[in-house]
Amino acid sequence: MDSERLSAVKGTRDILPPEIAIWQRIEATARRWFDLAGYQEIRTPILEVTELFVRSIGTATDVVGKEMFSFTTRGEQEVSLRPENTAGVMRAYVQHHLHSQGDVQRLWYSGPMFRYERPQAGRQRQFHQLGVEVLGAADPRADAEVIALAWQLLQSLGVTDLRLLINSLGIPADRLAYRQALLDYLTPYREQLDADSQERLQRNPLRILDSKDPATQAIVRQAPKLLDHLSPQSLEHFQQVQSYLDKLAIPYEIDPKLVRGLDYYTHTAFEIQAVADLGSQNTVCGGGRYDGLAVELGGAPTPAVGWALGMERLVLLLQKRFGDPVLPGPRVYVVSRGEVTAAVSLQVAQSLWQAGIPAEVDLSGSAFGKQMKRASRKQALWAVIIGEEEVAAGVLQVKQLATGEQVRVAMADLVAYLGEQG
RNA sequence: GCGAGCGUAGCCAAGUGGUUAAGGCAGAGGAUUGUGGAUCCUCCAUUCGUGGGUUCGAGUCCCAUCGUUCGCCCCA
Repeated sequence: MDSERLSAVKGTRDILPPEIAIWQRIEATARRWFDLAGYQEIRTPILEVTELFVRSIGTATDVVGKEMFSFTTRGEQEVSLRPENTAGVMRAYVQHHLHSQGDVQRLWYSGPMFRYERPQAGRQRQFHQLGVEVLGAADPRADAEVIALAWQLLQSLGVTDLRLLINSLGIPADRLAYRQALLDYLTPYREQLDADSQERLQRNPLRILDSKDPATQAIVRQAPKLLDHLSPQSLEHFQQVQSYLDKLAIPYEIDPKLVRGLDYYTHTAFEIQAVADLGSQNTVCGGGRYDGLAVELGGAPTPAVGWALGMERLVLLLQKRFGDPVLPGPRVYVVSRGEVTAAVSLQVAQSLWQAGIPAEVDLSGSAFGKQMKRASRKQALWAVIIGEEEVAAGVLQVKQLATGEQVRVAMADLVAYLGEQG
C-alpha cells in the first residue's frame, strides 16, 4: 500500500511560506514603481516556438545552443519553454502592432523561465524573472530611465550594497570591427589561453574578455578596448547615458569587459551585482539596449531597452540581509468551548471578515487551554471565546491577549466593538 | 557538460567498524474537561537518501545511483 514519495523535478523548487512573503514584498514594491513610472504589465506564454529564440538570442549562445527545454508538440511544432522573456515580449509587440498604441511602450513582466543547467544556489532550471522593456525609444534617456528604475527598486527594498556596471557594445558594425581587432590581438596568444577561451576564439571571441582564468585575464588586460572601436554616434549615445546617470546621482563603473551573452544587445549593456553574499551567481539584474531585435523578428525597426532581475537571487539576498519576515498573525483568534459552539465560530469569523477584520478560527478541536495557547503563539491581538452558556445568552467573551483584559460583548455588537478597539 | 564536498527524524545535529542510533528545537498527549508564551511527565528514526558490495559485524569502508552545495561554464 505504501507508495513511493515523489519530489519536485531537479532544478525546480517549491516556494513555501514564510519565504513567499519575501516574494510578495518584492512584487508589491516593483509594482508600485512600475505604476509610478507608467509601465504596463504584459503576460506572454511560457511556451514559444523554438525559432523565436534561435532568431533573437542566437544559436552561438549557450542559452540556445544547449540550455533550452525544447520539444515537438503533437502538432509537430518545435517549441521551447522560454529561457528569458525579452524575445517573447518583442514577439507580442510585433504580432499585435503595439506600436500603434503609441510611439513608446513601457512594459513589465514577471514569471518563470527555464534553462537546462546544473543547479546551484541562485541558479535553478525553473527560475523567475521580473523585467521591464521600453519599446520605441532610441533616446539615451530611455537607457538611463530603465537603469534608474532597477536601481531605485533595489534600493527601496533595502538592498544598498550593490554595484552598477555599464558598458557599450555599439552597433553591429562597431562590434564587427572590434571583433576583428580582438582576433588579431589574441590569435598569437592562442596557446596560452584557457581551453574554453580557445573554443570561443572562432565562435564568440568577445566572451573571452570576461574569462576568469588568470592567464587569460593577463593577456586580455592588454587587448584592444571595445570602447576605442565605437563609432562617434555610439560613443555619443554612451556618454549621454553616463551623463544622465550622473544627474540622477546613480553611481556606476564602466566595465569594458562586460559583454552580454545574448546576441541581440546593442549600445548600452549593464549589470547590477551584489557586492557580497551571492558567490559566483552575484548578478541580480542585467539588461541593455537591443535595437536590432524587432527587425530580426520581422517587425519594423524599433529601438528598445530593458532589463531582467533574477527573483531567486534577490530573495536570497534579502534573506541573507534581513532573514525571513515574520508572517503577520490574525488580529482575532476564535476559540470555542463546548459542543454547540462550532457553527457559531464560523459565523463570528465570517462577520469579522466581512467587516475587514482578519480573523482565524481554531479548527483543532483541542482542549480549551490548548486553543488559548495557540491564540497567544499566533500573536493574535484578541481572542473571541465562544462558550455554550454565553451563546445561550447571546453574548461572547472578548479577551485582549496582551493585557488579559476580558469583556462580554453582545454577539450583535462584536464587530462594532472590535472595530472601535482598532 | 567538467571538477570537488556533503546527505542521520519536520528542522539543527552527536556519532569515524562492535551489541538497544546522544541531545536540542518543533510536534502530539497528559498534569490542567471554564482561560495563555511558564514548569513537570510521557510519546515521537526496527534505521542513517537509495541500491549493491566488503566484513563475523556497516550510519561508519568500497562501488553505483539520486539529491544538494561549492567552483568552472552559463546567466538573471
